[in-house]
Amino acid sequence: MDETKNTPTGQVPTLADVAQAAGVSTATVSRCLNLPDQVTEKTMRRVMEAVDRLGYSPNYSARALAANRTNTIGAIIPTMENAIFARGLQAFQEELHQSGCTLLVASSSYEEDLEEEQIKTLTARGADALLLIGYHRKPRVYEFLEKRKIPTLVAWAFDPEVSRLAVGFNNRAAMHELADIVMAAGHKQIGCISADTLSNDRARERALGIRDAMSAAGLDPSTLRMVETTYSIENGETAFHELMAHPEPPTVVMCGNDVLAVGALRAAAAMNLRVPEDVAITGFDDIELASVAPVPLTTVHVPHRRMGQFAAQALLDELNGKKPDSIELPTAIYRRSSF
Amino acid sequence: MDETKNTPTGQVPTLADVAQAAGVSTATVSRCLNLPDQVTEKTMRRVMEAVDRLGYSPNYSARALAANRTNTIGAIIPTMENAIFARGLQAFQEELHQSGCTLLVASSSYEEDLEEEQIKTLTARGADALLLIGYHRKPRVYEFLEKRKIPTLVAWAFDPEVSRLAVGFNNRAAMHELADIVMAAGHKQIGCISADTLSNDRARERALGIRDAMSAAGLDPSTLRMVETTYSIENGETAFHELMAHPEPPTVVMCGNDVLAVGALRAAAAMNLRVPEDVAITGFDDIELASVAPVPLTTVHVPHRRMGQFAAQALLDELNGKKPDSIELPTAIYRRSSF
DNA sequence: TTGTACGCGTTATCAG
DNA sequence: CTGATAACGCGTACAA
Repeated sequence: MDETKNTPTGQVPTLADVAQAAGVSTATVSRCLNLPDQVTEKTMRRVMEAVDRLGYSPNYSARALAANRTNTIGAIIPTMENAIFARGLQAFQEELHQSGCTLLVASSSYEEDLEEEQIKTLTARGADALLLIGYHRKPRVYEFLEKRKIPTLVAWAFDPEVSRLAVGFNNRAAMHELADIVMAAGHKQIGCISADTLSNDRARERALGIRDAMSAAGLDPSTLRMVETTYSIENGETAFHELMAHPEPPTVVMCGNDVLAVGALRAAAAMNLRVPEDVAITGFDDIELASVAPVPLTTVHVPHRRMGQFAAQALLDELNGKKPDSIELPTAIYRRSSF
Repeated sequence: MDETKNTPTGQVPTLADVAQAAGVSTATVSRCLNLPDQVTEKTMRRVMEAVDRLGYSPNYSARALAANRTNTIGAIIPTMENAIFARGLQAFQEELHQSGCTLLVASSSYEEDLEEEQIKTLTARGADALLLIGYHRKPRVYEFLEKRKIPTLVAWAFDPEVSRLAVGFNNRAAMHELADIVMAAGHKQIGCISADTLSNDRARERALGIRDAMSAAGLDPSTLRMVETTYSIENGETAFHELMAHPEPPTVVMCGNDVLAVGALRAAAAMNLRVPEDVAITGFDDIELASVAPVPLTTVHVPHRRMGQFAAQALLDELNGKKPDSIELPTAIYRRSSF
């Protein structure tokens, strides 16, 4: 007989086991764990001793059911394979962990319908709050979230016109700023390789930023030559070839993200084009790839980690009734060699 | 009065609400959702109609409590900022999603104690199974997992000597193979930049692989000059400088991963050393960085995505009582320019 | 095939 | 400060 453990079976100990072992009620044990200062120091000691001895740890499903709170926060991102999301999510998770919250992750693969499904799944799983990327989604999705009263935060984008809680940056303004510099250097034929602008509002805003700058500089924005493609180095290469096949090829190719830009870089090398002498190339995001690339990329630096941290804080505040404000994070142009 | 919805309040509808709306018992509704073929097609229709009408979705906490299964699988990785884990985890999540499982993510920051804490957290949260990276952890952790009967899988490593369920590759053998080729090219002074070998068994095995090869080639493994440092390009640079400061510097620097190797590459460039003429450099993992680097890296390719997929399958099988086998994935040497 | 009723492990209310 | 005890929403024997 093992006298050191009085859980009858080899089962996982429950609150009741601890209560019995400590000679108190389950209510008291629960209080020791959740409201430590409503309990005598003496009973606290007795209870904690029993907790340790039995190796008790609370069943979160039961707790969630009773308290109607899971201490779990969901994040739905396009894909973790994109370093910007991996990095931000890592910071997000670390921050949550400090507050005893756990992260539930789902990915949308940049597909609107899949995102909607994942939102339903994560809320059904009891996520107390949700981190979503960008603003773009069907109204019915927002309605669902509101009806369910799930605190939701939009990250990786910040639109001053929208009142929704967000922690991000102004994609349009950032790209506008970069385009200003590009045009100040005399470029007039501008090409753009972008992610899909239909369902990806960050991509859309970035492209608009270029057009804004063109207009401001007295150029016709409709002369912007755009190729849309999905996220990969190879697709960046293909798009670059397409752009340069034009009789009057662009003198600068502004890419919607660093990965596409690296593809462009590679294609340029294959075509024996010097960068930036023959054609300039710019990126966006400033992931590691940007600085390591054969021709270090001029790009827009985005503070992904801080974004993740702030997003976690905001959501946590919201859950504690603190009414957080949206946060616009600054971006910065990192001028390297590709332009 | 809203006749289309008979949930009394604006609350989230429950099984009971659906049952009432469909004029059946809660048991029947539950069956419709979980055991569809134990129910008449007619009642099924009635019930599903009510489900749709009320917008019902099950409360997973309650379900978990009652069924003692959460359909949630936990993964604890060092960090998502490391592309190898981000990629594998993405594939892992996609695979889980296909089977209706959700992913709970926690990170250990390469810290053994933090990993232990996260294991406790995720099991308390009711993870049905766990994905862990590498074999190295305290015996008490494995004991805990066994006592709790949590199916656990080790990934990113495969040791034929250990019977534990694993989906990974033989780090030691892979590095051995690369070292063989390096030495066949005549290198005798070998340097190594490695991650911490104390608590990181993948790093340890890779270093051992080099030593194995040295012994096999008649070289004294104790002449291997090792520098251990943590994961970052900057640390790779520092370590490279350290290695090359030696009076008889190595002619080849074998790095434990691509990120450190890129750091070495950068340091070499800063020292005006040509790669591979003056000093050869190798990596491990074959992340994007490896092929994009100024001097494309010779490295060991690892099928990270497939590893994630297979890991998910194995864990899912285990949960369904299918007794999966461990899987050793092949790696391949990708010979590029850095050696 | 369907319904009844109990139990899952906690939290929280209300007396004591 | 502490102890009963009723929810919480669902799964599942067992009975019909």
